[in-house]
Amino acid sequence: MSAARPADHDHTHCIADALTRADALCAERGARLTALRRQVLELVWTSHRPRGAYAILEDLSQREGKSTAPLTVYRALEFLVEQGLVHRIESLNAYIGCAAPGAVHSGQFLVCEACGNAVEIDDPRIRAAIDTTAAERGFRVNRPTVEVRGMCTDCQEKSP
Amino acid sequence: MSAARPADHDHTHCIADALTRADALCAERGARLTALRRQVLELVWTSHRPRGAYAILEDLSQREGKSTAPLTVYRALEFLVEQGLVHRIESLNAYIGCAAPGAVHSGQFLVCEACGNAVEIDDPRIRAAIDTTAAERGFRVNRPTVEVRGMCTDCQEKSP
DNA sequence: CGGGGCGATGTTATAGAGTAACAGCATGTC
DNA sequence: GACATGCTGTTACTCTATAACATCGCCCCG
Repeated sequence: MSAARPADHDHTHCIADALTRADALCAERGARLTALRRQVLELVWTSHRPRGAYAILEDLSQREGKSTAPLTVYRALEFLVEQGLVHRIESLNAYIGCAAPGAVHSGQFLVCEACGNAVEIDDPRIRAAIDTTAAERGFRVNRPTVEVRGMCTDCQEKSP
Repeated sequence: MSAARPADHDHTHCIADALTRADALCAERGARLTALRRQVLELVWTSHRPRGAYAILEDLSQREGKSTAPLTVYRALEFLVEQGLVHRIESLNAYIGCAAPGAVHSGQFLVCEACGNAVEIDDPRIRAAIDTTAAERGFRVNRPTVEVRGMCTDCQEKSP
């Protein structure tokens, strides 16, 4: 997967793809992907590393040539998360573009502590195990969060 | 489990147990559970709801009769987390007492969005599923975090 | 075409979460 | 008793996030 090999891929494709899919999805749903929201989405996609809201805020301010308020970014992020275009990485207080918007989101991530990249996965076995144990305890699952900290393949090769 | 039935149990037992186990574990390890750290642990155990560092800070200041600095609490929490006596709930930026200190910690929680209680679980199937999918992708697992938002049994009964 | 309503954005202020750098104290060890 | 180490205190600061309220713009309906 390209996201796991940041050095090997043309990231402009990732960004363009994400924007195209977002346009299509929002049009389909009648959701308003405004210029501001679209720009924030683009800035979230700057890399495959989760980005903090204030990093996005800085970029946005620079682009606009005027200082923007945090709320502006947070509201855009809220919209994007609701639409499933962006995920929040809880353990980092940061945001990352969704790899497969429109599909079911289980919210599972492999977060490399060395390079900072986060790869979204959707492993049905993890989800099944969560559902099973929750059912056994009478707990109704709403939003399962799985964030696995560790080291990705590339970084393991680099550091023995 | 008592944690899932907060109304039914004498919580002073939970607190006393937690402190006793902490004393024993730290003595065994040669770790210094100072008066301050012990007090912070007690305040984390105020309930079965994850507590924010600043809530603990307020309580501590009140007890001491003087205002305490955030760092004081954070340092104590850091120690307690290292010793496995307290867990951090990433999705809430909050801390909760460990239900089974001394045992292996996989860091799995069922968090009720209605009452705020968080129950720690340690389901080997979830852990196995995570290990399997990580291995398949060549990802080395360091710290898996599983936080399932949803509704506990009690709250489901109360709200139809 | 005009008004009404609603959702999006702007503004200001504030709360909550966490860390850096440095000073001082206590506790055990030799 | 002197030292070393680790715990605690102090001050200041950064980052993350939200509240409350004003305004703008667009679409719909009459």
